[in-house]
Amino acid sequence: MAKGITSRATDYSKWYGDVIAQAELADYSPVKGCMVIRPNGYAIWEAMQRELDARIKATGHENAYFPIFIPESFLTKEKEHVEGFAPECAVVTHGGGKELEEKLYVRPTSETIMYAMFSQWIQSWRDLPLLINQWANVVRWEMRTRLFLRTLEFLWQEGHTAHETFEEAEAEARKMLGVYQEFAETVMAIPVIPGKKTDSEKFRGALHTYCIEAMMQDHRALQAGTSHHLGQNFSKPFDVKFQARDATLQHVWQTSWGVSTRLIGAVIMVHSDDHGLVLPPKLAPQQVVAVPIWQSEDDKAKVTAVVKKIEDGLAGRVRFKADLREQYKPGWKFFHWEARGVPLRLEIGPRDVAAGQVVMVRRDTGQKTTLTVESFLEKCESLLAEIQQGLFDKALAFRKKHTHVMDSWQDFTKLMEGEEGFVYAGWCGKVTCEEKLKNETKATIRCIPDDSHPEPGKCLVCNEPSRRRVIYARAY
RNA sequence: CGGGGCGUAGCUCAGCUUGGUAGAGCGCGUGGUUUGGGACCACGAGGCCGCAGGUUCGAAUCCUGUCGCCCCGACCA
Repeated sequence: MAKGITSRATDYSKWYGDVIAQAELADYSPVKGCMVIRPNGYAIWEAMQRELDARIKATGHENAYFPIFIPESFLTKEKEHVEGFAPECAVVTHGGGKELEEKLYVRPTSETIMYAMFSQWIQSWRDLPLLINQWANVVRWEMRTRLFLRTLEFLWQEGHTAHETFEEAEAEARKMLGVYQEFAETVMAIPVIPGKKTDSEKFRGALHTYCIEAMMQDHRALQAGTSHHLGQNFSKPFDVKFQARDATLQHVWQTSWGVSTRLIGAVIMVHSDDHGLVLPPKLAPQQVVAVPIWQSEDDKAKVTAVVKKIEDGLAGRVRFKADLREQYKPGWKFFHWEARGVPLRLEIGPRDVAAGQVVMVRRDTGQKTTLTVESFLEKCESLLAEIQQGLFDKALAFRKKHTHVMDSWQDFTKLMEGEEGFVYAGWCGKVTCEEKLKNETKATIRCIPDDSHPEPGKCLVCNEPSRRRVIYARAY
């Protein structure tokens, strides 16, 4: 068994930390609550950025960069927003050895500083829509942190747009949620449920919030992305106005949306196993690793020649690495690359060279296949695609298996005290029911799912009439 | 901020009860033999025992304080 990795069944939380440590994705930092993203982890983030950035640009958005410091007066302009964020902000009081006249908040998100600029940039309806995205770090002073899932500082992408009408902003918020869903499912191989947050779970300052929710292997929910329709809640205090087609002066309708390095945590918790990290090929820094095996110098020359041939054959198509280090034995390398989640491993020894073959091992299934070098070179990309799809299918089947349709409070509490899972059940719409639910079961309404057809029933908590089922679960 | 645990070599930990000046395994360096699922031998480097006081002839060990970290809860992407 894998050294240094606690099994999921023994201690899920310890397993999560062990996988990160063994794969060298991140380290705890000297600063409490912060993390260091190591090269292996950062390479995953870069792959995500590459894929998502292309999608953001393809939908007409442009990248820009705004300051990390926000004047205190900006943050306090939107009442609900400041109530939501002020308690968890880091504040700079001194600079250049002097106390500042106005405190500077380290951005917890950039709505305020961006919209102060938007108000200067927008004059006419011809300036709309304004479609901006930024890749940045943000800081939120969380009480309890976990690597990738919740740290004081994290990396993310935040899109901010301004539109002429409610309908346009609504369409934008919806569109970007769709982009997130497609990204999560095709790149990260994580099936997600798109839906809408209840008022108590929405972003402070938004009209309403859309989200995608994913199920982890401990059956808990993780919010994988959010998209907010901000209405005119920010354009009014920040005076973001434009002269409309009918010559009247109006406030813009806005959206904001983001995903963060938290998604790396999701990838780990959805796909990995007791041997360590399992990465979807599209995110893997190395998609194929070759481990050569030899005894004699003569073997060594022949084996390395085949490795070179494969390297050349894959160049420009597949991210390939040959592990030619001589201080480690093949067995050690097998475990090493397994813990790092490399999708495909090739074992190439004298026997294989003689037969013109390689031994190929899939990280996701452990399946070993012997095939000719030519055939491997030909099939490599389709195999990676197959693994990508296989991971998604597996995660989807897992989610379905642990998703239940329920009507009884007793059944629900029993499930939450045991194996947990996603539950489709009715909700009357009252906040008091959400609070009672949270206090008694630690579960929350994750979202009002898009796929939930109106279905008259009764509220899981109070038994009063409900018009549709929502998703209940415990969440990260 | 509550509850629980832990700070001794890069990592995992032993030593502490009953004070006598620091150990193991892994890892690391050098040389050699090895190489199809975590190789072996030899030699070697590496620690003011989290920090600060106190008790004592003498403290990793006893006492007081303090700081930090991890896990579980309340808040959150």
